[in-house]
Amino acid sequence: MSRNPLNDLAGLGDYLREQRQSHSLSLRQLSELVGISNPYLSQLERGLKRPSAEILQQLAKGLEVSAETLYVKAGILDEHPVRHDETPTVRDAIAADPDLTDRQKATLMDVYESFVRPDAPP
Amino acid sequence: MSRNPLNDLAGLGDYLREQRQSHSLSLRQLSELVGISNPYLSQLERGLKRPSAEILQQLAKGLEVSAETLYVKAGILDEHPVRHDETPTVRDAIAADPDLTDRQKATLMDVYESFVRPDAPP
DNA sequence: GCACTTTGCTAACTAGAGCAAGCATAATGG
DNA sequence: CCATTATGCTTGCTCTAGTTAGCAAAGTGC
Repeated sequence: MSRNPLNDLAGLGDYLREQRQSHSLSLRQLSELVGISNPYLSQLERGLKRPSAEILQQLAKGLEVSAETLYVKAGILDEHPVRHDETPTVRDAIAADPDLTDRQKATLMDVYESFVRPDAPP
Repeated sequence: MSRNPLNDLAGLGDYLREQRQSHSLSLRQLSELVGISNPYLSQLERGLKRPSAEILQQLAKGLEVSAETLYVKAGILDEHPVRHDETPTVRDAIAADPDLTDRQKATLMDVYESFVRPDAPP
């Protein structure tokens, strides 16, 4: 499902090892700090395994780097540093609004859709 | 962190289904759009499975929401006060939407106001 | 020399993500 | 009527993320 798993994994692994060593931590120290097993961390650093989002999050904390950095290194997030140019969509705002019931959200969304996609069925 | 996976999963699932339906997509349509199987998407929406980072990323793209939103819903990322810049209010989002005419904006805003302030005069 | 620790790594296993195939229901239309 | 299609869901399966137990090599100190 991933485009180039090996490339991304190698890049992430190298970065992880680099960061760990520059913090003067052993595999076991970091693994315990992060809450994963040391063999698994070893495998991550050598690009043999693909960490989940949770693990990446923990690693980011342990290494004091931003989670986004690791996501990019892992090839999960694209390079876009800040992405909100994507459109601060009306859809998002409606969905996120705590003052609306689900039905109201759906209704409002329908109205919006009918405006944006005039070719849609009525 | 993920002490209560079921809660988080349920929240993510509800959000996913809500978003999919407000886009008028069937399970199969979205699953194909996103590149996953439809039974799996069904299971995600019912909170039975925990999607990987890659899948979350694909879902975010398909549903046109930010990946961060899904990470938060999945309980992977914390609310992230750091770059929480601004809460995209519905009013702001409507006003900023380039696909809406001024009349449409006004109409949509009226509907929204009527929902939020039900005591307001008609 | 020998015990002890610390290093990274391998091996074997378990749990669960994600899949293909197929099912039941409701809607459309011939 | 029945045939077809689209809907969401269930059933089994494969594969891999992540584990525990243990290994060999490279320090330390007695």
